[in-house]
Amino acid sequence: MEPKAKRILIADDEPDILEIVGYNLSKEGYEIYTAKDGSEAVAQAKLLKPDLIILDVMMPRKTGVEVCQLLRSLSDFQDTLIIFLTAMSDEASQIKGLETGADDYVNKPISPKVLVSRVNALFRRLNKEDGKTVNVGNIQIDPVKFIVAIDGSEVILAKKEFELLYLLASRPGRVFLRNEILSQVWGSEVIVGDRTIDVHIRKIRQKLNVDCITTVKGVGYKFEL
Amino acid sequence: MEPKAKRILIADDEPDILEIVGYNLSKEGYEIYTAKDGSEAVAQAKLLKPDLIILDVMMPRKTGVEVCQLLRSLSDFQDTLIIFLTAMSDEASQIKGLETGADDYVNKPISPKVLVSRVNALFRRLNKEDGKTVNVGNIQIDPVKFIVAIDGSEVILAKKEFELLYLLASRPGRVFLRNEILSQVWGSEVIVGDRTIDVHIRKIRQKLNVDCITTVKGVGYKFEL
DNA sequence: GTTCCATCTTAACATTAAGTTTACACAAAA
DNA sequence: TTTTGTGTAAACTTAATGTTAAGATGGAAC
Repeated sequence: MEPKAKRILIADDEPDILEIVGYNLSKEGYEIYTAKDGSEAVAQAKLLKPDLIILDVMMPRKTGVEVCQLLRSLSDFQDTLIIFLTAMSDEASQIKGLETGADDYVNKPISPKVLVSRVNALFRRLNKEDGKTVNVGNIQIDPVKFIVAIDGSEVILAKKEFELLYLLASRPGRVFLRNEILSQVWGSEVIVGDRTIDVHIRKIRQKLNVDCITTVKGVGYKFEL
Repeated sequence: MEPKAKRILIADDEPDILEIVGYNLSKEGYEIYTAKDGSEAVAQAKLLKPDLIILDVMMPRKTGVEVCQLLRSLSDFQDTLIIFLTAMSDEASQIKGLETGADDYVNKPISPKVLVSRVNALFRRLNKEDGKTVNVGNIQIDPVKFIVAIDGSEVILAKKEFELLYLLASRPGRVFLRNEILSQVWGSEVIVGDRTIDVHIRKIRQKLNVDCITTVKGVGYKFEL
């Protein structure tokens, strides 16, 4: 029934926190690993490939944010869940955390109950195969928040534009035929004219203002930085 | 993996039903207990304090309705979830069931899939009520006191308005699809018209008088300052 | 029971944004 | 040069949401 115990890596410089959080999560059946600073967290993460990483924002030798950015730039950690522990309860830092590619954040002081339920919720969401955030270079595409961010600054795309970009960006470098795009984004029954795709591509290019969609004449389009 | 396995008591006089329902729910990670008539159900309930009780309406030695009424009169069972299984699909009996204090009902013949999803939905709804105050920017939402405050000054919202706002604000930035909103706020069984959500959104915007709910056309709404 | 009141829902219509098509420009290949 | 495929702006169409007001419902006060 239990697929296999999920691995959780917890990084915090306060031993008390490691212990209490670790205890509560292992009680839930998770496999717990710990790290006491940012560098150790990165090393452990690479070694263990955990399913979820809980990062304190304020840590010696790399902050949680730095760890997160570093890991997210590696292909192995695109899908790894990341939760920030933060003492800063103000919105600015919360948003910054999530923009960095975290999946959730929990404010200190920590209630073990809250943290556990957030962790469970994240795994539940994952199982539902919710759309995953796509991270390519300095572009981040978050289907949960319906946001595209370039270097942290948001760009607002309409639904079709977003879906189209998400499709292309989900497999960078791969060329998508016009047919494929149509059936994926518009649905196989819908019939639209030839220029419709072009127009949407143009709008994305315009809004992103970054040269990331390449035309492959006679074939289709691909996402590429 | 779940906080702790939820206990479910199933009461039905048909062994087949007990078995198939029990099997499907235990597969979901619930702890299953069974009773084969009304009196046994009451006894088991008092003993086990289950989180959810599934009651067949037609049972020997106390009908499901009687069991429900009896338990609801005890302080220990105010918060226990109760689902009726009923062969009577007519509206009258359904309404009567809910008035008695049941949280949901499922018509026979039972589709295990439907039942499981109803059960999950109920627990989800319950978890939502683990009521933690949401604090975003200058807005404070307290689900226990049922109060919304902006910069300390209270705003009075009606129930649905409150639940809707609470849902959105509990995950700032995340887009909630209309479907999600419906099933979380209205419940998965209820069917309401298309404009209902909009109207409630409008009222919230009006009352809060703060631009914090963003429309994502074709997708849903999100809370954002 | 009747009245009153707030909430919730619906219906009808207005408004806006999104999506599509048109028409033509342009560029590269044949 | 002609052909083919794509880029682009603007006009147009459609779909989604906003808005208002009018029932429906149910509980509380009288």
